[in-house]
Amino acid sequence: MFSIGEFARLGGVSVRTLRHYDEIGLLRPVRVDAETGYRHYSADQLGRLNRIIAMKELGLTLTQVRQLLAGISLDELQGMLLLRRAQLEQEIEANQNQLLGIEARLGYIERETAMPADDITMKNIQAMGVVVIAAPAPGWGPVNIVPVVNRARELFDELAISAHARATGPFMIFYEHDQGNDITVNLALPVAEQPAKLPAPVSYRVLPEVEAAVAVRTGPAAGIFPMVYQDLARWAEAHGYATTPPGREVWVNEIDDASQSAQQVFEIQLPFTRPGPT
Amino acid sequence: MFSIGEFARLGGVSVRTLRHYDEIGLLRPVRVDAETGYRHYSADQLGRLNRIIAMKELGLTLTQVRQLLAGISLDELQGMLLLRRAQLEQEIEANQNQLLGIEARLGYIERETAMPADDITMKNIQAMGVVVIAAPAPGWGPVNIVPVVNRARELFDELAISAHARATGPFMIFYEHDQGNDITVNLALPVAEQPAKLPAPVSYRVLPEVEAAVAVRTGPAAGIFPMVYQDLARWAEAHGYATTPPGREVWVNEIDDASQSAQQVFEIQLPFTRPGPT
DNA sequence: TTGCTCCTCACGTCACGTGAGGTGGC
DNA sequence: TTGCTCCTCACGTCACGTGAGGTGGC
Repeated sequence: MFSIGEFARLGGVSVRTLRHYDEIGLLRPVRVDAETGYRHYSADQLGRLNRIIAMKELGLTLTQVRQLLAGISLDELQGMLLLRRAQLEQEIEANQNQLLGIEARLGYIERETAMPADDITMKNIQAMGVVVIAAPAPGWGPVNIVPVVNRARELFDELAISAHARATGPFMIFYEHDQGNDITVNLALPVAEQPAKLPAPVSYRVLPEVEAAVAVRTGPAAGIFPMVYQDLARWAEAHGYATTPPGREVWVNEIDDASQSAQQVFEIQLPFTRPGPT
Repeated sequence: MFSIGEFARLGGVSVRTLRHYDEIGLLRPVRVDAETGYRHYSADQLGRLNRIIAMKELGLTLTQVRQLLAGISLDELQGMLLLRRAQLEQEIEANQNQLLGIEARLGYIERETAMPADDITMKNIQAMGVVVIAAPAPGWGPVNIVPVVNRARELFDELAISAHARATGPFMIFYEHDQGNDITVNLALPVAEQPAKLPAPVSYRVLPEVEAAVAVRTGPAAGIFPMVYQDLARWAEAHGYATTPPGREVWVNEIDDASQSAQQVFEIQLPFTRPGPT
């Protein structure tokens, strides 16, 4: 018979731990003095304590350990272990992803480079229906894109599209460029469902669900693009993802006129794919 | 200006999360209606929210994120990231160790083998001073060892060693075998400090700190040894450790006579070393 | 009498999830 | 009037660590 202190030393655990195991019924002392409440453990119980510790070292919860010690079938045990293995594999992967992010940032500091990645996030973007006005642009860069977008916005208002369909999110832009140098700028408004009829040249499309690297930047377009795409691409590269342009640009807020463009907030999304398990 | 629900959707977080960030002062709404308590967020704040999320994805705590956003020096930032990297590396290693344990046990189930490892634990055993009686044994196995140990126990009692030194733990045995077939059995009693004088053939020694695989088994010695050493060795092997015999055997409890040997509890310790980082 | 060990509450941990119970605008 | 969104408590999570405040045997 050992006192709780002796037994704790033998088992290499804290006294508090033994009290906890008593409390939850995982390891009850063989005897508790009715008068003083002192707990007494037998040498024999050290085996059970050791088993508890061994199972905890596998990362099982105390609830699982209790089930195990209660005498479980081999199938149930296997199921429990398989579950834990799956959890562990996920945790390891998540940790390694975090490590990649940390390493990338440490790298920027060592190279004394400005850190472009401090506001870049991974996001799942749900599939969504949008109403779209497409327009050709003469080239990349804000100089070429902004006027086209502005004209599309005016057209949207003139046609009173908002009356035809309930918007479920803010305006966004996405691009398409086929073979050749043609660039198509698409001004899109997410809607709950396909509108019954739409005036030309407005059309309805469904954008697929994507996983994307996301940054939120504030300011006039010329100060943001195309830098932000480089930042997003580098972030994805550091995490081992392959980007799949074109990106999407969401106007988070509506500003009244161009003079306030310094307050314009963009969310820029660059889709990527994860490397296959091959 | 967005309501909390809209802002949560934009940021891809829960409403509760935003309330939490408000509560801890990490992200305060730009405006709170004095009458209704409604929170209002600006588009501009989406940048800060994104930064918070990006830092959380690195596994930083909200306290660390707050410090970061409060504008920290580059050195402090680097320190924070280095700390987190060290943590992550440890976590990954711990998880991979757990995974090894899980895999080993799944292997036993698949091969339909009895599981020898369900009570084996890793332990750091502190260095300790012991008083020792050494005696030669004719060979391995309980048949050879037990009588030698019994005689040593009697000698201990006859010499009244316990009067010379305060014991700090139960009796234990450890072995030595030099070149040749000579086996030395050492019966040892841990003591707080080196006794002033000891009657021959008792000597004082200091056992080094070791890391060991540990099992607790109950029953007569013949039913436990040498099986337990095989189990311990297999456990160490599965975890990638190299064992460094000889082991130590601790008599956890004192039994009165041989007839109760079925209640004898042994803790068997097999030291090992971890593979170097080479 | 001073230490040492034991006891029972009970709060704190970390970042929210999840009701309970109630209010205000379409 | 019914939904929907918003609000404020406040408990629960997991396995203990850490006091606070008190008792009993050497």
